[in-house]
Amino acid sequence: MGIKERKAREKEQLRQQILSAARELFVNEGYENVSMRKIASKIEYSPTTIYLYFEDKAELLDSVCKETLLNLLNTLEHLKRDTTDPVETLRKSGRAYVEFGLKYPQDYKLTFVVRPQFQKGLGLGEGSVGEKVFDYLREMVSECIRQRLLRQVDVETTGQVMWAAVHGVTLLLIDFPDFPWTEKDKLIDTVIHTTIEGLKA
Amino acid sequence: MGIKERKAREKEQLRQQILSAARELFVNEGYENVSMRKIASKIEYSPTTIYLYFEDKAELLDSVCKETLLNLLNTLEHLKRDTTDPVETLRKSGRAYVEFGLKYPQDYKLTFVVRPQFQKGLGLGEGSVGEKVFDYLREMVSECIRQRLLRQVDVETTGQVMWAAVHGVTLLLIDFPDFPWTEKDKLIDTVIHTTIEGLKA
DNA sequence: ATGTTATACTTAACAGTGTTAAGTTAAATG
DNA sequence: CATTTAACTTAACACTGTTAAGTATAACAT
Repeated sequence: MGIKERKAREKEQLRQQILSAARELFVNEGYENVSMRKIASKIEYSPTTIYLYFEDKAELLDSVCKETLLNLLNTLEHLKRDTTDPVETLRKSGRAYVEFGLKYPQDYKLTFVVRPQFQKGLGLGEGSVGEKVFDYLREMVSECIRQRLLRQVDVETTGQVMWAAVHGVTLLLIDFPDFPWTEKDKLIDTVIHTTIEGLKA
Repeated sequence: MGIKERKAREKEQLRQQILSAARELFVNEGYENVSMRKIASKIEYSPTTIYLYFEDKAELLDSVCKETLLNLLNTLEHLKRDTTDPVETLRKSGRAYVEFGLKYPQDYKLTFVVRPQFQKGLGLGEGSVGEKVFDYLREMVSECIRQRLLRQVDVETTGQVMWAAVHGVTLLLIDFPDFPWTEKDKLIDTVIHTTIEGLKA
């Protein structure tokens, strides 16, 4: 039954081709400026072929974002954890999160801003990759609280506060590049430092 | 010379009509789902008439956002300031900022998320209303630092940290309504409280 | 080897988009 | 009363996402 497998492999290959063409275009030209025809022509297929692999443009966006979240999760999980100081690990994670957002600003916006706009639905639903990212954050925070290095507030709230801080600074830096920000690294560090100090107090 | 004035008044009236029709549609159906034809039909003019009043769809969005920023600024400036405790005033301002965002979530997103996407340009440029909002924040922060109620970090950075926090929590709550957030008011208060405590430490 | 079926893809079309150029109508001006 | 000017509309262009119908080729059963 090698033929069916080859066919499946070829299908998957084209799916990936579509996906990476879409990502490249979305990132470089913005989701709304990319047409199905543009994606199609990039991979040298007819526009309707895409619909054999993806329900519609929104699902295409969805798949691109899922990849981005996987990348983010992967980045975070490969951080060298400071086993003796979970607060330091938390700090590093926050830093890595923001850096990820700034390294791929368009992907970040696509995932955390554009997608919710078009996919009224979840994106962070149960079992989703998005949820796993927050699971990671929860773990970091949890360890800090367990070791009594942070205020004894519930883990959920603490994690959410942390997330709000990094998400906020990331988006501000991406969306208003012309604003007279404090030197970028200093701002990021101060945001994270301030939040962690606040969570200790 | 009453005729010219009447004409000018009428023109301004139609401009406002277009603007409020656009706002209503943008807010209810999302910027990208609103066509010039839809706006036009709502005010019972031909689509091209809009172009006599606004350069293009983006400028229409721009004008809507400017109004939103004016509303936000107005809300903030009408807060009763606690003259004896500037930190309390800062806290209240943060709270009011988030509440504004959640009261008009679509307007907030339009202004702070959608607009930067379509108007690559500034939006927070010199003399803009957006800048005035940050000026307000700077003032609040400045007074706290002056009275040595916050850490002696430079005013700019401190303000930006505060902004990142409120912006972050506002957007998260708007964009991921299905996420199992901590009770909303508690989360908002904790974000603001944490940030301010962190800025003291 | 031949006829049939399923797969993968394309063509053509629909109803809609933002925007522009040209045309119309009515009011203000000389 | 003629002419200019302002406000608005009609018609069109080149595009959009998406669907229905059609085609060609590869896989399968006989």
